[in-house]
Amino acid sequence: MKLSTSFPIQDWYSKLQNHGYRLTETRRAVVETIANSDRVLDPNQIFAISREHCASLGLVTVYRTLAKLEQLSLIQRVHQPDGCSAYFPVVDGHQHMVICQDCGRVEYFTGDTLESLMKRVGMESGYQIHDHWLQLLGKCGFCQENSR
Amino acid sequence: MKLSTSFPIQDWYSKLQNHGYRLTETRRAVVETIANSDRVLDPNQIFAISREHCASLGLVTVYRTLAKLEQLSLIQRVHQPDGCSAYFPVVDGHQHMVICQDCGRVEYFTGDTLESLMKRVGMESGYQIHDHWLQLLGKCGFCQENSR
DNA sequence: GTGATTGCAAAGCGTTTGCACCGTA
DNA sequence: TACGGTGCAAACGCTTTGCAATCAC
Repeated sequence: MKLSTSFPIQDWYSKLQNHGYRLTETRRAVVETIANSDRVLDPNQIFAISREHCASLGLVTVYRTLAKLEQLSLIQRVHQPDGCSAYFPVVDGHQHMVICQDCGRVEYFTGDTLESLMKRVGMESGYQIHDHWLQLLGKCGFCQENSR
Repeated sequence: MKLSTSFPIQDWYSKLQNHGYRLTETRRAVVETIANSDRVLDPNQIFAISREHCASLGLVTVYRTLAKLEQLSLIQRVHQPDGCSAYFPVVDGHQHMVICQDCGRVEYFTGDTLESLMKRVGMESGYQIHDHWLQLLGKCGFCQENSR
């Protein structure tokens, strides 16, 4: 399984510019923080990390940048038992996630078997299925090691 | 597929009493509202509906009752794209949900194929999988009909 | 230069807490 | 009677908005 590491930041910048958004120092700091993270981050964490590279950054800018990135489908909100304000980059092909509940690390996996299941449920329930979420919660290898 | 309708309220009352909680008029109103609903409801909706049967009810009591019911695993928080503050009764056997994004109606289905998938992902990623969420989002038969 | 972007302060919103009174068991 | 439950008002934390100054293009 491929480790989720960094995403091509240049693509993020291009997409932002193609939509009329400007590349400022503060925005770069926020984008880099998220794109380079291998774990889910909430606004405050993003703020704290980004601020190390751009001292003048305000929390408000983090929120505004998150809104733009989400709108461009570069990031997605991640739902967890203790809240749903964390974010993580979107990968192509709409794969599914395993999230470490200790450190927030994320891995992706494919769920080929889901297609038939969704079709079956749609038939039996009479619902038109628009979207689906499959998410596994657990403890990653590093955190298993650390808690010994 | 079985339509999710009402849940045996007496069981809810028993469980509350067995845990040292008292049955007041306000609490009954809140419990009945949730147990009799076939769709997800947020605190304000629960408040509005329950208040019809108990005019003195305050929103604070709704929150406090929700906390107790969730702690007793009688209800669960439901996560949706536009927020995660809605609740729905828990059914035995940890089945999965299809939620109508128009009206909030819920149907349950079983996901037998998931066991092997989770085992596979656990092996390949090195994660200890503790929990999983599978949730389908769509439009129920009633809402399809109404939007014609 | 134009218009997007910024930080600050303030407003907004959903949720929780402190408290004195009330009601169940 | 004892103690859990209640509503109200206030506090709280997270998120959004108004505004004048700033900066990318």
